[in-house]
Formats: sequence, C-alpha cells, structure tokens
Amino acid sequence: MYTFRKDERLCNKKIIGDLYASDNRLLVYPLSVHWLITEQKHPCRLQVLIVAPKKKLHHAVDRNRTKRLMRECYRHRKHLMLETLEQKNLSMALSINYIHNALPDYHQLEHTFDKLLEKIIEELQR
RNA sequence: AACGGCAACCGCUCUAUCGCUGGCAGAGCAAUCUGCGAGAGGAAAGUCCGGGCAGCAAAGAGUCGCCAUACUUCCUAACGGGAAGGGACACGUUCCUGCAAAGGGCGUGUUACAGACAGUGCCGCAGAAAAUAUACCGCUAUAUUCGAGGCCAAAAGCCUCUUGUGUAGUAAGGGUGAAAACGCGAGGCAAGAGCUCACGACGGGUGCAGCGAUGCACUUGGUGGUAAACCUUAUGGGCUGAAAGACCAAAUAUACCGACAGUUAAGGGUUGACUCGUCCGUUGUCGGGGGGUAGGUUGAUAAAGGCAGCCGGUGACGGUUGUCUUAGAUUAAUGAUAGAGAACCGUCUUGGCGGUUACAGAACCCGGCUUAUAGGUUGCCGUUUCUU
RNA sequence: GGCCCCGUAGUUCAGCUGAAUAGAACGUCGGAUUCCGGUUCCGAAAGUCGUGGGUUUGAAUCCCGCCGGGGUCA
Repeated sequence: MYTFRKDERLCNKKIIGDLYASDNRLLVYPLSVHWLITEQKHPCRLQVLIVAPKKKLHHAVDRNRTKRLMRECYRHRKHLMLETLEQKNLSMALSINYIHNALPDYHQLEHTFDKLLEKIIEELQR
C-alpha cells in the first residue's frame, strides 16, 4: 500500500513535455504541481515526477534530502488519490516541484501535502 | 596540566515501524511473493594535472606554429605530484673570529629557482643623463678677447689673476629617482676615467672534490633592471571523450558504407598551417544501412586493491610472506518517523534542563594537487605553571 | 559528465598591449532660473576595481588559488 516502485515514476519524455505544456497548475507554497489526465496505457494509474531545482538548492546533499522527504510524504498519501482515480476510471501524471530555497521540515511538508491532495481531488471530482 | 605548532587517524551509536536498489536461495507459467545478506566519502567537491580504457579512411614522416614544464639526483605506470640534496632569502643563536661594525658555523622557516655579452622592446614623474651616454652645470687644456696687477724709466714683450667666446678633453661631483653606468681605497693624469693595482660582487675558462646541482683554487672578461615583456635553450604533447565505443530488438526509405566490374582527371580528406606520402573519387549491379522515435544488454566495478609482519633504503618507495573482498544507480537507490544512548557546550546546581553533533552525496576507473570540515584520539616539538 | 565566458560608483558600461588623478551616461544631493513643479544651466558626493597571494620600483591591467554569476554540448 505504501510502496513506491519504478512503475510509479514518470520517465516518458513525451508525457513530461505535455505535462509542462498544459495549464493544469496548482500552488501550495512551497510546492508547485502540474497535473495531466493521460490515456490508460500504463499498468499504473498514477505516475509522478519529483523535482528539487538546482537554482533553488545549490548543494546536491540538500536536493537529495528534499526529494527523499517529498517522496516519503507522497508514499504515505497517494492512496487517497488512487481511490478517486479508480472511481472515475482515469489515469494521471503529476509533477511536484519544490520552489523554496531552504531545506523543508518533514511535519510542515506533511501538512502541505494534505492540503495539496485535497485540492487535486477537488479538481478530479469536476 | 594548560596553550600553540606539525604529522597520522576517526569523524556519532542502538532499537522499533514503514520504504528504495542490486546479489544469493526458495515458491510461482508469469506478474510477483518469502527468507538471508549488502548498499556514499576523506574529501565522493573543484575539474587543476597525470594515466588506464575507447574511437578516428594514415591514427604516417618532416618543417613551422601553438601549448605546457624549467636548480640537481632519485621515486613512480605516469605527472606540473612526492623524497633527499644544492643555491638564494628571512629569523634565531649559552658557538667561533673581532674593540666594534660585521663575517663564519649551527638550527628553523620560505622559495614558479634555466638564460639579460644571442637579439628586440620597455624603464611614467623627477633628473644633466634611464642605456650607442650626440655633455646642461662643473673641471682641464688651448686659441682669442675685456680689464687689473707685476717685471721695466717707457714702449714692445713676458708672467699672474680675471670677463666673455670658440675648439678639444673629461662620466670624479651635481638637491632627482625603485634603479645612475660593478663597489670601495690607492696610484696615475692637464683634469679625469678599470686607465693601472689590491680587496670584494658577478659572468666565462681550466684544475680538484661530488652521480649531479654546486663548492674550493687559479686565471680571464669588464657587467643597470625587466623573460608571471617578446624571446633563446632543453624536454614533452596527434585529436576527441563513457553523451567514447560494442551488441540485440523494434522501426523506416535513399544521406551513407562495403564488395565486384568499367572510368583515371578536376577535386576532396589526412583534426593549427605547409610539403612528401597515403586514402577517397564517377557510373552500374549486389549486399548492408542513415536521420527521427522509444528500449534493453555490455562498457561497469578484483584493482598500478586494502590490512598486518619481515627485509632493503637517509627518505619518497621497493621486495617478500600471510590475510581480506569492499556500492553499482541510470528521471538516477543508499531513506523517513519515533524512542533511547554517547560526546561536547551553556545554565542553575551537583543531575537535571536547554542546545549542538561538522564539511558534504558515487555516476567508467585509478594516482596526485587544491579547497571545505563541529568534535575527538595518538605521536613528536616548543612555551608557561605546579609537584617530586 | 565535459567545455567556455564574465565580475569596475546606486544602475549600465569604458579603461585591461602595466605608470601613480580609475572615466562617461543615467540616477542621487546642493545651488540658480520659476508664484510652485518640470525642463534647462552650474557644482558636488559616491569605488577594499569579487576575494587571497605572487611577479614588478609600481597591478583594475600580468601569473596562481578560491568565491559568485552566466552560457554551451544529447
């Protein structure tokens, strides 16, 4: 239930390009999310791209830790989105960008993720 | 014991829960599941050097250019790295010489440390002059000239001093400057000058010592600085870089490649330029296949490996014996949360409370260099204090 | 994983083949003109030349090491 495997990561360059070309953007500081409804080719309904930009976090250590924390939060909460997707029979691609220039705190990040998922599920219901 | 310096080493630990990437074993047609075990560094960083490895129609040769290095010997696979030694400079000195100034010896530290008679350039301002001394002042000789004095009774003439001018000699002196024509003393001279001589600095030659840098002695030359200015000398360098390259599967229609046959001259490539050499060329047939799209396997992890002992060496390091196996991702793993402990700091107070636990994250692999780094351990050296 | 370039007043740039006062425009400040403001004119201030060393008599300039910023290669 709380797994996070290779299948769930977004690797297709074409989909990534479409994702950033679309206008579906949500902002819950310090996170920025692009999302896109995709065709159901892939066995996994929900694919995600986790980004920590070099412009904001200059050291590789900081980028690694930020990505790990974000991944951990996502791993614990993605089932909420999956339920909605299965109800609607949809498939989705996500990119979660970190846009602050300091290291995050885990508990604050959890709180941010809760709010973020609420918003995404609202969008999906429409 | 405290503080400081240098060198070497370590650089948080444990438990629970939930996860990630490989390996081995088992189950399953398969997806996958279960179990066991592994999973960032001393700098993984900067990309400043050197190599391995790989490719390039020749990746050949020569000349020129370009780049790098620059005391000597050694170590090393190699290096622009390291070790030992030499020179220079700085500091210290319970040592030696000396009245002193100073010199020598010893110790510590620093050092991008080849060549400035192979040539060219540059040296602002100031200063006479900044490098072929085209001589401004001064000094000297000589010619001439204004004037004064002396010799003489007077004239002529001669001598001394003096004013101006011309010619010649002269770098000893001239407030400058970072630097002034090797320094300094004596001789010499009309005045002067390495013109000559002694001593000293520097360059060349010869002899001796040393593998050599170099040192010492003798002799000779006659010298501004600057080569992180051009340059000269010596040595080295083909270019590119894992996004290299090899293989497999999918996919498609005319860039290209290979073989064979015919054609033989314009031209093109050869990795900065030229020359020689060499390769290619245009048509037809056959075979393979570009670009674009999206994958997998390999390259790619046992090595110039680590640790310990012994031997050789002043040392870097080498030899030998034993032992160990130690990451391999690829939109990119090595983690998160909670609790406990350890170390250090602060505070009140004698065990609580609060805080801190650095720098930093592999991407083909090695050897160095440089830079960042809380705290701790060990060794050596120096200073101060206390005790015996 | 490689390679290249740039850091100079508050801002945008010169100066970079060494020479002592580091210059220009805009902006800022003060004064004049105006009833007031703008325009215009006059004047002034403002610089560790990114940083630490070295070469040189002398460094923004030459050499080396760091720091920061930007670009480029599938």
